[in-house]
Amino acid sequence: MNAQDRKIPTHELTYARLRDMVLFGHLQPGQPVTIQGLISDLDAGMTPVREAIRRLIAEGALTLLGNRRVVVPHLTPELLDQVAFARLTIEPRLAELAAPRLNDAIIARLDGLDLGVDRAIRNGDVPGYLSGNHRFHFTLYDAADAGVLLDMAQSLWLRFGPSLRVVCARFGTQSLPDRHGEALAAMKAGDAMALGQAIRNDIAQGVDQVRAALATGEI
Amino acid sequence: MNAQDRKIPTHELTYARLRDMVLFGHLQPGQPVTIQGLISDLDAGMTPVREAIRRLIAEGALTLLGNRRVVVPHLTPELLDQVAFARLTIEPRLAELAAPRLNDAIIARLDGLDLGVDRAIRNGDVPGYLSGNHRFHFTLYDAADAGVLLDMAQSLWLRFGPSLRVVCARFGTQSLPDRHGEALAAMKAGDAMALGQAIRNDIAQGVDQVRAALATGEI
DNA sequence: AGCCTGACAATTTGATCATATTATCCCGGC
DNA sequence: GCCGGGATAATATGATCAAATTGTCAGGCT
Repeated sequence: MNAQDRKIPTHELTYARLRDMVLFGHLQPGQPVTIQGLISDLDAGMTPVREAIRRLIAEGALTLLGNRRVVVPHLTPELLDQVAFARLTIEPRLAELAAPRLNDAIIARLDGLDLGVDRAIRNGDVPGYLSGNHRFHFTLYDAADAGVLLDMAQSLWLRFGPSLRVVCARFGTQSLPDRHGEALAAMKAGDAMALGQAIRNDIAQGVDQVRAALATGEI
Repeated sequence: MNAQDRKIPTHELTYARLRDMVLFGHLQPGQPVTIQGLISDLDAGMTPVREAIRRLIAEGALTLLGNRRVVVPHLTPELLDQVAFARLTIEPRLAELAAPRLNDAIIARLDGLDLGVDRAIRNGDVPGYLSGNHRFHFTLYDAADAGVLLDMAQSLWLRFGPSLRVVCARFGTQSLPDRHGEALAAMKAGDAMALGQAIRNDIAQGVDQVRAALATGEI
């Protein structure tokens, strides 16, 4: 309650916490999000909560129903197709832009993150997998220094996250995408195109998992 | 102050007005946006204004500086490249998705909008061109019924709008993109691929205008 | 008699505002 | 050129009002 709380405003903190709740599946698709509930859960005031909700609505993480109720949206097959198309366009491009800017320190960090993801997969640690996987991708994307594309990627992950979580919870972590090995090899070789392709494969695999679950009505 | 004002909440209205101000260049890049200023300009309360600003920040239309100042962002060449890449991916796809869903009524409406755009270009009517052009594109994109991609397109236009306005104001409307004729022909022929290509050409032309202006330091 | 339907009341939740608090900026003085 | 005080604007809270959902009850139908 001193140095850091003075610098980071409450609404940023509230936003970050609520965003992570959506991203890592602490809120399930279809679940209503009430202002009053968040006020007590996150114990923040009304204004910060309202602003966090508005931001997340704008980013597609939450949906405002006609009745001014807010829910975590369900991913339909049509929406999934759109998210998949956009992710397959934006994220490989981010990886390609990042490639020439990578240095040993960043690659080492990515190596470490990948180890954590592997461990989480082996142990069936769903939250660990989700956060590790997210950090791996966005540590890479951050290096691209491409704000517009980064924002778009964040928004797409917010739409994708809750459903991926449901898939994880139902089918375990065994069959989850982990093409990070390919990606790391491409980084170390300095091969931007191969890196882009590895990311494309990783995304396609994750999308296929969710699509399969959607098709069988599991979500 | 009666039927409609009861249905549409103030913060939605405030958001819509502020968004249009950004989109159609009533606010110039670099211009600061203050809460207090908007409270008197749009004469709304504080909460609606705050929420509108947060939404637009999340959409990339406004930028929050570290000092909690809000400004309309400048478009750098790097950002323009990212916007161009994303627009050239997302919008042709929207057009292709819309193509099979178009009917005579929609095409007629687009025809009418295109006439308005042509008239605005001839008359050097910059606001008319900007709003007509926007309505032409988004009337088409709306038909795709693809919420995710539509949101992304909106966000990209918000990043692009202010700079396009500056270009218009400096170089007039004569050299502005209008490949709508091509697009309309493709619609009437039911040729989705040709429609996508027409949109791609239109976007590329607009981007080139802005890129040229940026390169000469005009913005 | 039991059950469904419709309306009404009560509670919950969202929207808006007025106000207090806090951080930032600007200007004058050292 | 640096430092402090006042003005300004943003942040955050709580109160108040409006809307919506939920639960309840009465009346009519089977």
